[in-house]
Amino acid sequence: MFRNRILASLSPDALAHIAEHSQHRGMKAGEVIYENEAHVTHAVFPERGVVAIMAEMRDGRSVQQGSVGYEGFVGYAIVLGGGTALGRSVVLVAGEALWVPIAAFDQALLRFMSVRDAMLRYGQAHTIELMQLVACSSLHPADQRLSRWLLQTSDRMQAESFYLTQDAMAKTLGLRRATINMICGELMDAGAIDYSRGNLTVTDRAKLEARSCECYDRIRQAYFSRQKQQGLP
Amino acid sequence: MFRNRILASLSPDALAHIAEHSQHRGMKAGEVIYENEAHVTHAVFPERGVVAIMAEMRDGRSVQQGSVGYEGFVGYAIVLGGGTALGRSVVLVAGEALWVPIAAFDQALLRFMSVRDAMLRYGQAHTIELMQLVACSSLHPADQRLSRWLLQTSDRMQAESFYLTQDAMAKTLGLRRATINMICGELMDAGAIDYSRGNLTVTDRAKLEARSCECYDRIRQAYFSRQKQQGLP
DNA sequence: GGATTTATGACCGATATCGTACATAGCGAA
DNA sequence: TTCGCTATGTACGATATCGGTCATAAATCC
Repeated sequence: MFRNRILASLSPDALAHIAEHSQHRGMKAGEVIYENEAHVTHAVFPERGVVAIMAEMRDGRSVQQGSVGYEGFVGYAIVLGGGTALGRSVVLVAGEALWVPIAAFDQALLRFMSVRDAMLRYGQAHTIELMQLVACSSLHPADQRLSRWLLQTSDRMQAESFYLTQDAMAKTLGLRRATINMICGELMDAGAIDYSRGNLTVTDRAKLEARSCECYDRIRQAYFSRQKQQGLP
Repeated sequence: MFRNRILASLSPDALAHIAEHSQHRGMKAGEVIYENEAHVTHAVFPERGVVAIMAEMRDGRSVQQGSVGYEGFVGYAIVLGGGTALGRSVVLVAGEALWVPIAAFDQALLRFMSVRDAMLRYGQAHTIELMQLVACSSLHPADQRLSRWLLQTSDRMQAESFYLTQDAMAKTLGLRRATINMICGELMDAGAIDYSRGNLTVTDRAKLEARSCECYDRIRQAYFSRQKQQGLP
C-alpha cells in the first residue's frame, strides 16, 4: 500500500484517518520543504526519494544533519511540540511524498496508539542516528564518512542507482568538491561504485561497507532492528 | 528547592510524587552511570556536576555526544520507550544527583502534564543540540569547538571554575591531548581562561565567546530561550 | 551546429591535526 | 623526605584536508 515504512506500520483505522486528510505530491531535487525554524504545517512522509536536513552556517558552509527517506518523515518538530522546523529540509534526490496536515496528524497522535508507537520508534532511531553522527563527524576520515553516507542514501532510496552530483555530496558532507572527486575516484578504482556525471551506482555493496566506518551498521540497526517498545500515554 | 531545572519546573504534586520515591546520591568524577545499551533503571537528574554521554569506537577512540548538567537528566531513553541507554554516561565533573526509579518516573509521566511538558521541552532542546553538534564537528576547527565546549560546561556547572584535566578534554572532544594543550595555551595567552593542573577557570567569558563558533549561541538558545534567564553566571 | 552551462578532473601551496615520543613539574603516599 | 604517579609542556615528521584556480568533457539550449 504505502512504501513509507511508518505509514505502512500504522493500524488500518489510523491509516484511513491520515490518508483521508492528506495529499500526494512530487518532490523535485533542490526543492525546499521547510526553511530552518519555519512554521511546520505538514508532516511529510516520503514514498520515494530522499530529503536532507541541512545546517547552514553564517559563513555559507553547509552540512547535512540527517536525512529522511521512506523509513521516516519530515516534521519531527511536531511530535516534540515545537511547531517550528529544526533544520532546513531540502529534497536531495527527487521522489514523492504524502503531506499530512498538522491538524490531522495531531488528531491521529491523540487517537491512535499505533501512531504514538511509531513516533516513539522513529524518535529513538533518529536520536541514535544523530548521536552516532556527532561521533562519526568528529572521529572518522572523509572516505569512511562518504562510504557510509552512500550506503545510507542507497538504503533510503531502496535502490542501487540514483542521481547525485559531486557538488551535492560535498555540500552534504561539508567537504570540498575536490575531496569528493578524489574519493569517488578511489571508490571507482576499487570497483565499489560506478559514477559518471551524477549517475551514481553502488556496484559492490560489500566493498563499500568495508570502506565505511562502524557508524553505518550502528545507525542501520537503530532503524531496522530495534522493535521492543512500550506504549506511552 | 531543586537546583535541577527540570525538577524545579514541575508542578508541586508531580514533584512531591517524584521526590518521595527518589534518592540523592553523590557522583564521583569518572563514575559510569550507564554503559551503552545498558538497562536503564533510573532517571538521573544532576543537581550539581556534569555527566558526559560518550561514544566509544572499536578502535578505542572516544568522543562526547552530549552532556547533561542541572538543565537536563540522564536516561532520556526512558521517554523514548526504549529502556536501554543510548550512550555511555560518565561523570565528567563531580557533583550530586537525584535518582528517580523508572517506575516512579513512568507513573509521573502518565499522571502529570507538567512532567510530559518538561520532557517535550527537553527533548526538543536536546535534539537541536545534537543536530548542531553534528554540524559543528563537521565544520568547525578545534579551537572554536573547545571554546564552545568550555562555555557550555561552565553553563552546566553554573560556575566559572571546575576541575578538568587536558586528558579529559581530549577524550571528550576526540582530539589529542597535545592539541588541547596548544589551544589551552592560546586561550591563556588571550586571557580567556586560567588553567593549571586541572583547575580551570573561565576568566573572560566574552573573549571565550569571541573565539567559539556560532554553535554555542544556537545551543544555548535551544535550552534557555523560551524561559526566563535562569541565573547564568 | 554552435554557444552556453554544468559537472568533472586535476593541480598548487597552505594549514590543521595526527601519532608518537620524551622530559619535567607538582602532588600525594609511604 | 623520597618515591612514584599524574598531568603537563613540547617537539618532530607525517598526513588529511583546505582554498583557490584552471582546463576540459558532457549535456543542454537556441
